[in-house]
Amino acid sequence: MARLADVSTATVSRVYNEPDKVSPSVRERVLAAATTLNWIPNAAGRALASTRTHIAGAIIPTLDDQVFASQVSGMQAVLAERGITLFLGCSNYDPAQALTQVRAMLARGVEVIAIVGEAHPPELFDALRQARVPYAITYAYREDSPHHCIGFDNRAAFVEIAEHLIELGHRTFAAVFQPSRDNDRVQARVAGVREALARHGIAVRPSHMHEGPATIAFGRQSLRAIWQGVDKRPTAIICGNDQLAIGVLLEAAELGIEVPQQLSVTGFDDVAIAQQIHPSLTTMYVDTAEIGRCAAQYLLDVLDGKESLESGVVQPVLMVRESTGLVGGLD
Amino acid sequence: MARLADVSTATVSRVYNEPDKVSPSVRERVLAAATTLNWIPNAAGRALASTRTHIAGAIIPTLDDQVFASQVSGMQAVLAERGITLFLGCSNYDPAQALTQVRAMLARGVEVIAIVGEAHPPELFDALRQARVPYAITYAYREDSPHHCIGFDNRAAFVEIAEHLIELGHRTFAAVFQPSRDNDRVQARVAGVREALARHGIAVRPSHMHEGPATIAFGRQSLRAIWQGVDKRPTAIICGNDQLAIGVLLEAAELGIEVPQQLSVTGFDDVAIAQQIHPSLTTMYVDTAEIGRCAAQYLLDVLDGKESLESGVVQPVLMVRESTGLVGGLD
DNA sequence: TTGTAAGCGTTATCAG
DNA sequence: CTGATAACGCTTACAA
Repeated sequence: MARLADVSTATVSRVYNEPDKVSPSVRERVLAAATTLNWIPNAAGRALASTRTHIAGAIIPTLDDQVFASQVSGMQAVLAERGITLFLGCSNYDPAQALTQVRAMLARGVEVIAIVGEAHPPELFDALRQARVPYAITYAYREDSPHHCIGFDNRAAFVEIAEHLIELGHRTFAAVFQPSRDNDRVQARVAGVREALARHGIAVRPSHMHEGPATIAFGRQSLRAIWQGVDKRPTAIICGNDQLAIGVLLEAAELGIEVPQQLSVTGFDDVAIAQQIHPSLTTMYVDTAEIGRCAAQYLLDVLDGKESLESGVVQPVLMVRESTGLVGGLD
Repeated sequence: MARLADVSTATVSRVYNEPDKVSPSVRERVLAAATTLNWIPNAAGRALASTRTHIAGAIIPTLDDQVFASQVSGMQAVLAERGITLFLGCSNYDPAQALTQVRAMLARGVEVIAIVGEAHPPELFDALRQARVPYAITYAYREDSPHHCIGFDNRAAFVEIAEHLIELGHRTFAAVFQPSRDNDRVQARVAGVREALARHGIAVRPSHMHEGPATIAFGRQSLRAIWQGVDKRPTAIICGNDQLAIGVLLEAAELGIEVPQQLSVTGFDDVAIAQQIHPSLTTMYVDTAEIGRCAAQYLLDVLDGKESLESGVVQPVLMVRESTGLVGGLD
C-alpha cells in the first residue's frame, strides 16, 4: 500500500492521523492509493502501536426493555460522531454475567464503559480501577454514590409519585413491581414508596405488595389477586413501570373497576402507549436516550482530560393523566 | 507477566489457546500469576498476531424498534457463548450511515457481520466482498436474493394478511404503512398487499394509502383522515406494524367505530400489548430474537467452515384475534 | 515535509 | 512439553 503511493508507512500513518503535517500532493496520492486498493487502516495494529482503541463499552441488563435500548441508541449516536465504536454487553440482570462482560470488554481494550446500575460485584469495579478505565453508572443516581452516575434518583421519583397520590387523598395502597433482586433501581423505587407512605403513617400490606415479571400479564394477575383478596381494597396502585400499570389498567377494565373513580393507577417510563390508552396513564417520563447521550459525552470528556465533574442528572417528570384522581372519585 | 510465572511468552499464549499442550503444573503457575497481576491477554496484540479478532458486527436501522433490539439481543446471546463480542451500529434508516458503519466495522476487523435488509448501496456489499467478511441479511428473505438471508418473506406475509381479510369478505381496503424509502421490507409488504388484492381485482385508493412515521399517533391520524374522506369507507385497514394498528384501534374507539363489525384492523409484529388490548389485535408474530440467534449461528458456522447452506426462514404466524371479522359484522 | 527504525503484545514456527 | 525468534500492521520519536 505504501509502496503503491511511493511513500513510507510513516507518511501513510500521518495522512490519517495528522493530515495537516503532510503536503497536499502526497496526501492525495496516498488517499488515491487507498481507494484503489480499497485499503483501510487496521485497527488492531493501530491499537497496539498507539494504545488507543477508540472503543467504548456499554453494559445493560437487556435490550428487551425499551428504556435500555434507547439509552444505547443515544450513546451510540454521540460516540459514532467521534469515530468511536460501541461494544454491547447484556447481563440479563445477572451480576456474574455483567462481570464476565466487563472482563471481556477490558480485554478488548475498551477505553471507557457505561454500566446500568450500581448493584454489581466489587470485583467488577476493582477490575475497572485496575485497568484504569473510566466508567459511568447509568440509570441511577445517588448524591452519595462512590461512582459517577448519570441518571436520576429512583427513590425520589417514587416519593414524588406516592406524594401525588397522597395529595389526592389516597390512604390505602398496593404496589406492583418488577423483580428487585440484584436491581438497585427497583429497590430504590420500592424504598421511595415506603418512605413517602410512612411519613403519613401508611404502609403497604404484604398482600398488596406484588413482585414479578415486568409484563402486562403480571400486572393483570396482580390486580386480580389484590381485588379478590381478603384485605381492604386499595384505592391506588403504584406500579414499577408502565408495562405493569397497563396490565393493571386492562384488568381493571375487565373487572369493571372504574379508573380513577374506584382506583388510581401509576406507571413509570411513559412509553408511547401510556398517553394513548384509555384512561391515559399517569406516569413519569424519563429521557433515556438523553441518559445515553450524557453518559457518552461524559466519557468522551474524561478521555479528553476535561474534568466535567457536573453530575449527570436527567430529571424524570411526572405526567399526570387520567388514571389518577381524587380518592372516592370526586373530581 | 511471563517473568512472574517464570515461563516464556509463548507458554503463556499456549495456556490460553491450547491448554492441553501445557503441563498442569506450569499451567497453574501461569494462571496464578495472571490472577495476581490481574492480567488479561490483550486483544489487539492477539488480533494482530493471529488475524482473528473474535468480533462480530450487527447493523440495524434503530434500537428504538423492539424488533431490532430483540434481534440484537438474540445474536448477542449466541455469540457471547462463543466468546465473540458484538459491535453494534445503527443506520437510522440511512444507507449512507449504514455504509459508514460497515466501513468502521471492517476497519475494526469484524470477522462476520449481520445487516438488516438488503436495500443498501452496492459499495457496502463490495466492501464486504473485498474484505472477505461473511455476512447475513436479516429480517428479509427472498428466494432469489443474491445474499444469504435470515428472516421471512415480507411480501408473502402481507399476502397472507390480505387473503385473511378477503376470505372474510372484505373488498374495500385502506393501508397505513411506515416510510418505505430505502426500506426493502416495507416495500415488499406493500407489494404483497397490492398483489393479493389485485388477484381479486381490488386496489387501494390513493386516499386510503397512508405512509408516515410508525407511531400510534400516525395510526390515529390516518384513520381519522380515511374516515372523514370523501371516498367510500374501507371495511378493513392493513397496517405495516402494530404501533400503527394500535393507533387505528384507539382512534376507532374514539370515533365510535365498532371493530370488527364496521372495520377490521390488522397489525404486524405481535407486540406484547396486541393480545391484551381490547379488541385484541389480529397481527403476525415474528420471533425476532430467533432471527438474531439464527443469524449468529449461521455466521459462526461459516467461520467454522461448515457450509450450512440451509436458508434461514423464520416463519411469521398469523394471530387471528378480535380485530378482524366478517365484513358487515356478521359473526 | 518525509523517511528510518524501534517497538506495541500477541501468535506461529522452529528447535530443543 | 517448552523456549527463541520472527512476524502481525501500525505509530512515534528521531533523523534527514
